[in-house]
Amino acid sequence: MGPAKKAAEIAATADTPLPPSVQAGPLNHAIIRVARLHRMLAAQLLRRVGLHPSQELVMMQLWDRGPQRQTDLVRMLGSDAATMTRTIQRLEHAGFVRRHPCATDRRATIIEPTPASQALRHEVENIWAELESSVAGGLTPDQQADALDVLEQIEAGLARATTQST
Amino acid sequence: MGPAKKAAEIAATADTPLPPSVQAGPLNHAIIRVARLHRMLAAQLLRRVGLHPSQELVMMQLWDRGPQRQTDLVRMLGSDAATMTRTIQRLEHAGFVRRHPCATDRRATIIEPTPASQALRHEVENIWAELESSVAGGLTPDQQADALDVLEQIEAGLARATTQST
DNA sequence: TAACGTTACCTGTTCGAGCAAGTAAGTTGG
DNA sequence: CCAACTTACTTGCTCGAACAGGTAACGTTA
Repeated sequence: MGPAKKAAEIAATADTPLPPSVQAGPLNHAIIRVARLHRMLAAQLLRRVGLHPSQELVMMQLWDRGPQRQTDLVRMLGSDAATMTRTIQRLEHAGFVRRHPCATDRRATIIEPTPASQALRHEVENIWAELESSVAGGLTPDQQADALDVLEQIEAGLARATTQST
Repeated sequence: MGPAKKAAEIAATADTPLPPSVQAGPLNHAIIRVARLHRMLAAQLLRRVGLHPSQELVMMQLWDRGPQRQTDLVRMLGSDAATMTRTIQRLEHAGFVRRHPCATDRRATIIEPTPASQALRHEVENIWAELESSVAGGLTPDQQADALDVLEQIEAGLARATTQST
């Protein structure tokens, strides 16, 4: 009952008297707390199937789109090439993924979900659905649409800022 | 121009045809993307003052509330004791923090912001404000209030789920 | 006082994430 | 054809995050 207790504490700290810096960036803090809780819950659920957060994104990508080059995975998931290398190595070692050289481009490696990984697929989809309902659970469909809209606008603002400060 | 290019790619992938699994959890994906962009932008801004993401939270806590025991920092930031130990070690090594034993409880360590760290304070506050405006920039005050409300409801849902599955 | 459980902190280890630097294989221009 | 990019991937490093395990200092109770 480690994580559960911790989450309760996080929630509890939300209504302590707000000091200046905390008060200054309410959306920043909200984003950070949501991100942490979301990741924590995902980790908790994924551990039951032997995956670490982010590995499930790679697997879902492979299940959805089939065998791909490593670069494609990096581009689709917006992640780092170095990180992807090691994540793939671990997934390969765990038996969920297989690698073979690309025939037409000898620099590239094709990543392929193993038949064994198909057993995970439904479990991961269930976990994903459980996560989604934890997020959206207390919201009406209208509110869910609002939430998605809000998140997309925030994303757009962040993407703009990241692009500008080049 | 590494991070900037990457962010643009992430934004670009948002409107590719949606495969089943991705389509299944729209809020999950939105949260993950927002969290990543937010963290990435924070890291980018914080690097200019020599801090890593999360270290600024510790420093702000210290600036706001003054010297505290390590446990207090852990509790307030909802983080892990082990993580806090090493973060403090790095902040100490960087000269932003000082540690001395607690007089009344010899197990505890009091963490104190150094005078040198005060030079950082305004810069960190500026960074925090810049982050907040990147998040809220394109939103009207009404929309910002909506966004905060949405995030808090999502947080509540996640906290509930994390607590339940003990 | 002595035993027991709790608290505060530290260390080891495994992850993802990101930067830097390096290699090998493609591609392009002279 | 060959030199100069560019791309695909790998490795080394430093971070935060989380779990497990360990030690020393409390607190309580028998």
